[in-house]
Amino acid sequence: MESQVAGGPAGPALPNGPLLGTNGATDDSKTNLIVNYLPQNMTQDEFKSLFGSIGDIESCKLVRDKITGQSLGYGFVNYSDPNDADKAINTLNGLKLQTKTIKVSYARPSSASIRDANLYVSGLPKTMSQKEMEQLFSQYGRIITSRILVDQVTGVSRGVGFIRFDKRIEAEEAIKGLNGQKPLGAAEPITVKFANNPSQKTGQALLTQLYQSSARRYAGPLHHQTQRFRLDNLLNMAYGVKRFSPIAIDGMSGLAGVGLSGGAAGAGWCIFVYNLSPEADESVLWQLFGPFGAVTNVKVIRDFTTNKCKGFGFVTMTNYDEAAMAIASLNGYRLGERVLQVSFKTSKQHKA
DNA sequence: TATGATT
Repeated sequence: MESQVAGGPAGPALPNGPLLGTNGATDDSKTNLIVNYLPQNMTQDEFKSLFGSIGDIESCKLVRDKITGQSLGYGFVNYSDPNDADKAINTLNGLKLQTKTIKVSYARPSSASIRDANLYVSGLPKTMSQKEMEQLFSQYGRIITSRILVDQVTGVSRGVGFIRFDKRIEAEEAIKGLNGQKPLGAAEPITVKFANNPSQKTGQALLTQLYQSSARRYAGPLHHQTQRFRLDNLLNMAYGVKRFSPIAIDGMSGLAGVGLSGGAAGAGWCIFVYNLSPEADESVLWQLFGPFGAVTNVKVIRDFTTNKCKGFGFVTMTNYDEAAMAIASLNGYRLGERVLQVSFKTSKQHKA
């Protein structure tokens, strides 16, 4: 695992000058750090206290998936004092936390030109090292990070890697120049394309992630029946197994009038979602529930004056079994720092 | 902190 910014071994002149320390760099360039390879389970609080132990922090942010709230494994720290930023790099870069070795380096200024500059490379010769891969790509620009994935058991290269360039245009040039080309002495051509970015995850990928997080939450023995139910169904969904959920039989009889909303336009099963953040919006509900089946309506309930979410919302799903699956899967699901409570909406009306 | 409807 690399422990500093990979500049690439002495390559040709870079098309773009260094970003830091020149052309009127602001103070930010000396106080703002990016932290990579954080353990997946590290929280914002833990992140803050680790870097706060070095010195006063102006701001810090553990970056999380917008939809699931899962940590993306990196974050930013902005110190008040440039000396503390320097100290953080010297003392925390390379620190081993659980299975990860964290990387602490100065953050490049945020700009559109550095976005989407990460490449996915496959078909690499299994013998090619990270350094050799960097040599191959460095002719197209400044490499920020690189990685070759290895088999977890044998440690042998999987022939797949990632290259992040400083600039998107550099990445584009590398695709043009290297995609479909055979590296010197290689038998097969390599494939070079833009890496998927985590925000455009498919429903299947989201489900897999939900399953993984559920499995982690219930790492212990599964005594409780609802837990077993939840995991079984997530497994079934993840692998596309046809199932006939027991709760779809048991559940129906006990649910007279609950959740099923009337009216031709609004027909469907109404689900109550509690513990949304004040910033929650409709898109979060669409994206959380969409993977489970047909969603016809979502609504975040907001305070009329502040326009902030009041902590709950509603989702209408067409099919009972999909709604039950969504509830079983998402109830208790951690969205960011919050644990959602999800159930069929109960009706308060119809008392007389 | 807990079941809408400012369409």
